[in-house]
Amino acid sequence: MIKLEALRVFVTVAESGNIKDAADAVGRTASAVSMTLKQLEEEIGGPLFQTDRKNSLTALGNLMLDLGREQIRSFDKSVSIMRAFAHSRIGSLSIASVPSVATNVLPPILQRFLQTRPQVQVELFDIDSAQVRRMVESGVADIGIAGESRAGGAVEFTPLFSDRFKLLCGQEHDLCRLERPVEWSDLNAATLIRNGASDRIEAEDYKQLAGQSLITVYNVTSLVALVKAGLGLTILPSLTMHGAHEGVAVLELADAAASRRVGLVERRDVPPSPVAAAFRAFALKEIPALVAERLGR
Amino acid sequence: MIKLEALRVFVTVAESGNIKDAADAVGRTASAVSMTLKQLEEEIGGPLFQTDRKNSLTALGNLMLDLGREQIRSFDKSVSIMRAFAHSRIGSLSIASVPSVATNVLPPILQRFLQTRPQVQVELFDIDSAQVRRMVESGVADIGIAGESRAGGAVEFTPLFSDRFKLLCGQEHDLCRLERPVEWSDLNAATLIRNGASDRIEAEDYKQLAGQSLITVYNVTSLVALVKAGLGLTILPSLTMHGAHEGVAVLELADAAASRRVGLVERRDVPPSPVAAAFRAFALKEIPALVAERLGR
DNA sequence: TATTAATTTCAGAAGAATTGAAGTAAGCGC
DNA sequence: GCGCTTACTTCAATTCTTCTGAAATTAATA
Repeated sequence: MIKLEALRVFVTVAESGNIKDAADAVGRTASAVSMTLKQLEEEIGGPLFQTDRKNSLTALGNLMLDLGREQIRSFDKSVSIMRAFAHSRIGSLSIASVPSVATNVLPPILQRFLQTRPQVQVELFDIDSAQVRRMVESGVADIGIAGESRAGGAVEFTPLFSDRFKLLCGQEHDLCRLERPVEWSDLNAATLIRNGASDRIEAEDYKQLAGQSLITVYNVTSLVALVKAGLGLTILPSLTMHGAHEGVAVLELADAAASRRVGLVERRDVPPSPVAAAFRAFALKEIPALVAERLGR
Repeated sequence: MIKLEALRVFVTVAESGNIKDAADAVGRTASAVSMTLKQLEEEIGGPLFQTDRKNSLTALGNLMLDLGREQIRSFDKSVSIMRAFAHSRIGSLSIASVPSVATNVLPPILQRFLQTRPQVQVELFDIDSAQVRRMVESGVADIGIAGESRAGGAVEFTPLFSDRFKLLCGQEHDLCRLERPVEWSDLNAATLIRNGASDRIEAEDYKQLAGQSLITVYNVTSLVALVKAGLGLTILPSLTMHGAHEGVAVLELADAAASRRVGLVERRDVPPSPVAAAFRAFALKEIPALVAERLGR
C-alpha cells in the first residue's frame, strides 16, 4: 500500500534534486530515503528518476510530483481544518438570547470571545425565553440564554445570574415620592403595563395586579416609550433597564423574591460543537462577572 | 503525525456504525481499530463520536467524515492514475512517421496497440525522414519511424525492416517488355521523376540519372498520377507502392543494394514515457512481422 | 586513472501497529 | 431495576515496519 508519507519523501527529493539534502529536510538518513524511494517505485510500477543521481525525473516522476504535491497540500489543509475546528478556531456558533442579555451583556462577551477566534461565524437571535428554548431544542441554535423554566424536556438549564425586577414609571409619578422600596400594594391604584418578562414573577400579589392590567407590550423600546408618555408603569428586570432611560424613573421593589434566574439553555442529548463548548465555558466564566459589574454589585 | 490510514479506519467505523464490523472490513481486530481511533482523536484534539458506541458522530466527527472521505477518494484516484501511467494504460503518445509506414503499417499496429490501452492518446504525424528526426530531437514526437541516416546526433536509430526500391512506370512503357530486372543503364533514355525517398539511393549510376532529372515530386499520390499520365517513371520503396496502384506497372530493379532501412528514431538522452516504451517494444516485435507479410516474404 | 561524493545495500536496532486476553461499560430483556 | 449480553477499551507481548550506521557500489571530477 502506497503511503502519503512516501509521496512526501519523494516530493522532497524531487525538489532537492538529491537524496542527502532531502534526507536532512525530512529528518532521516539518506539510506532511509533511498529505501522509501525504491519501495515507492516498486509499488507504482516504474522508475521515478532518470538515473540514480536524483536530479532529473522521468515522465512518471513528473506526473507523480504534480499529483503528489497536490495530495500533500490537500491533505495537510484538511488536517489543519480538522484541528482548527476541534480547537474551536473555526466553525459556526448560533446563539439565541433574550433581548436584555443580547443587548447589554453579549456584545462585550462576544467581542472578547471572537478576539482569539477571528474565523468563527456567529449568528445571534434575540427572542423571548420560550422561543430561545424552542430554537435550542430544534437545533437551530447551538446555545441559548434565557430565563429559567420549570419544564426539563430535551433542554438543560445552567444558571448564570439572578436579576431583580424593578419598577419603571414616569418621572412625575406619585410613586417617585415614596422614600422606600415599592410594595405590591402601592400599585393598586396604578395602571400596570404587562410585558413578557414580568409575567414570570411568581408573587400572588403581583399576579393579581397583572390580571387587572389591560395592556401588554413585548418590545422594550415601545414599553419604555409608553411609560415615558405617562400611560402607566411597568415591572422589568434591572438588566433590561441598564443604562437608564431618560425621562423615566427606576424604583426598587420591596419584594426580594421578585427576580428572574437567567442561564444557558442547551440540548441535553447532543454534545456541543467545539465552538459551542468553548463559548459555553467562556460564557459561564465571564457573564456572571460582567453582570455583577453592570448591576453594580 | 496523522496518517491517511487512520482516516481510512475512522471513515469505515463511521460508516459501519460500530467497531466490530469496521474491524472486519479493514481486516484488523477491534482493539487495533479502537486504538487507532483513540490516537486519531488525540492528534486532532477532540472526540469524534458521541459515545463509545460508535454509532453517532460529534460535529467534529461529521466534519472529519466529510473531509476524510474526500481525501481518501482523491488519494486513491491519484494513485490509480500513477499506476495506470506507469503501466502505460494512460498517457499520450506522439508518433512521427514517414508516410509509407504511416499509411501501410501503422494503422493495424496502432489498432492492436490501443486495444489494450483504450485511454491512451495518440498523435500521428506523417512527414519525411528528416523532419521525423527533427520532431523526435525537439521532443515534439516521443518516437519516430524513418529511414536510416548517417548522422548520430541526439537521436538513436533502431532498424525495423529493409525495403527494396522498385521502379514505377506506365503500363504501356517500353520497360514493361523487358523480361528481366531493370538495370540502371536501362533508364538512360527514360524520363526519371525524382522523389524524397529515392534520393536516398547510394548507387552512383542512379545518382547520375537523378542528376539529369528535371522533376521532383514529394507527394506519393501526385507522383503516381504523373507516372500514370505518362510523364515519366520513378523509383520508390516497395512498401510505398503496396496495394498496387491501378494503371501503373511495378518492376524489379536488378541492383539488390537499392534498398532503404527503416527503423525507430528515439532520443538518446531522455528515457521514454511508459506508453512510448510500451509502443517501442510493441513496434519492434510487430512491425517487422507485419512488413514481411505485406511484402510477401 | 585516481579521487571524491552520492547512492545503495545490508543487518541489526528502534519504533509502531497488531493481537489476544482480560477488564469495563453500555444496552436490553425479564 | 437487575442481571445478561454485547461492544468497546486497556494492556503486555508479539510482529511488522521503518530507520540507522557501516560497508559496498556507482557516478562524477580532477
